[in-house]
Amino acid sequence: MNYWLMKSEPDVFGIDHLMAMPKKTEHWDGVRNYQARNMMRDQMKKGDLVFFYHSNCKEPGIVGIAKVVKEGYPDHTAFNPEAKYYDPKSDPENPRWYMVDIQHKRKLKRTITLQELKQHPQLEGMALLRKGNRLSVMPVDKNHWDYILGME
DNA sequence: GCCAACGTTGGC
DNA sequence: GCCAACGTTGGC
Repeated sequence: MNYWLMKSEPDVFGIDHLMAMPKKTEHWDGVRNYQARNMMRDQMKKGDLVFFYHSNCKEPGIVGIAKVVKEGYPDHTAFNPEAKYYDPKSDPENPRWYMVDIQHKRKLKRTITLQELKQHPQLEGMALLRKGNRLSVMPVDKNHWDYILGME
């Protein structure tokens, strides 16, 4: 069992959007970064848990927990010329981009903000806190995961 | 294969 | 809205 963190902009698709989906489940389309793709395609397993993180907003931070309910499969939005993240270099014969499905599990009692996370030496080395990190999907160490839940 | 130019992310 | 830090692109 692995642990992850996924970023999303609350104005575009926040945790409340996920909760409102049928079965509280959504496919995580639109990721166009190779590192993030590799993790979704190769490493994320059914049942893995995910911190849902709000980025690019007033109060960036972890807001909830989701779980992986479908493992990596081609991101079909890349095939659609109408779609925002259309990529002509990806086609169904040889898909370039992958996604997973995640299901809402629960909201945290409060937002654990980025600012707060930075203040805990126990979380040093966490991918999220590394300077200039722009990955939208990243692994979380189990000890970090547990520690963060202890902050709730 | 190098690297400058450009585009994007995301905190502030 | 600014800008640092990346990732990608494309000329050479």
